[in-house]
Amino acid sequence: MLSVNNMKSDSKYGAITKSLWLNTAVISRHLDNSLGAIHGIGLTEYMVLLNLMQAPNQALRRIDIADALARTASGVTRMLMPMEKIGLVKKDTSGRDARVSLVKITPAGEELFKNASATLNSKSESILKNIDSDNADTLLMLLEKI
Amino acid sequence: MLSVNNMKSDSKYGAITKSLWLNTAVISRHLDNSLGAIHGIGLTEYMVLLNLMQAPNQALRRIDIADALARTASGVTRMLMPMEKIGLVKKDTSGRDARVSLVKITPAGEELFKNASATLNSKSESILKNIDSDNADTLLMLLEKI
DNA sequence: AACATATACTTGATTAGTCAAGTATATGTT
DNA sequence: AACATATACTTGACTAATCAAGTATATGTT
Repeated sequence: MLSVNNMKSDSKYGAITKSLWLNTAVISRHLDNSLGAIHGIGLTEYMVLLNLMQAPNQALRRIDIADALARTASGVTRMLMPMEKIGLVKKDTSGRDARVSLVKITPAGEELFKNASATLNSKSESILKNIDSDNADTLLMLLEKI
Repeated sequence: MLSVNNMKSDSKYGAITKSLWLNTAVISRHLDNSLGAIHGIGLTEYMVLLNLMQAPNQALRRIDIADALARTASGVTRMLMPMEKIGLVKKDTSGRDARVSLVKITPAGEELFKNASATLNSKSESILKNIDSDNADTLLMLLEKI
């Protein structure tokens, strides 16, 4: 009848973006549920903590977090409110630029991040059990090429 | 000081899920904006149309759409309301099971899907310009293995 | 046949995020 | 110095999706 995947306009690049989208939907949901149930944070919040940990002074501007996570500045503002309330991050006003409100990870945030990392890694392994070690290397290399 | 990525608990599988998440965030946003500006639908809505096109009778139960997209049944109910209002899909009550409300793509939906596919494919190519054709084959193969 | 359980879907309340507009500060140009 | 423009952030109004609970129908067990 009508074969969607063999149309002239179909490209393997389109197939890649669709597959990325779908796989990530499944995986994110899984990880989000696990991180939520065990540590009380979502995957996006985990990624905030990861970026803060990797930052030079364990502090970042809100705009840098937005860029790093492909979110908007206002999304970051809203996301950080509950994280600050439960003490994972705090404002660090050590700014020379008065427009900036730096975000810093707290000791509690670091602790939670370490535990959540262990969860994320072990869940990731079980989710990706069809990918063997060599394929995992290749996949990671290709993803980082994007 | 403190190297996050070389900790004992770090695994390449965790690195893969993080990279999938981040790449997909960037790519989805891009495609969502393009599809929205040009065709007035989002990426999720595009994926609904894709699944309907591929379905045996171009019709699916709501629950099947939810499974295919890794969304909840209630998410699908809410998602379909505006799509039905603008005439991309319609209810198909040809059911032997009275609990089921089948969803069918309309001719207008098919037409929009074809145009949106061309957009998605060409945008995907430009987004993935760092991945050459051979690497694209490998990447797609690995993604489909997950 | 009656009842318990499972499935398909919808709805109310809530959360996560967007965009557009606004505030405050910084920077670059005359 | 004054003014225009750019940057960092916040806020109001909205969209997309979740979860928990509810309705309706179907299926399996005695």
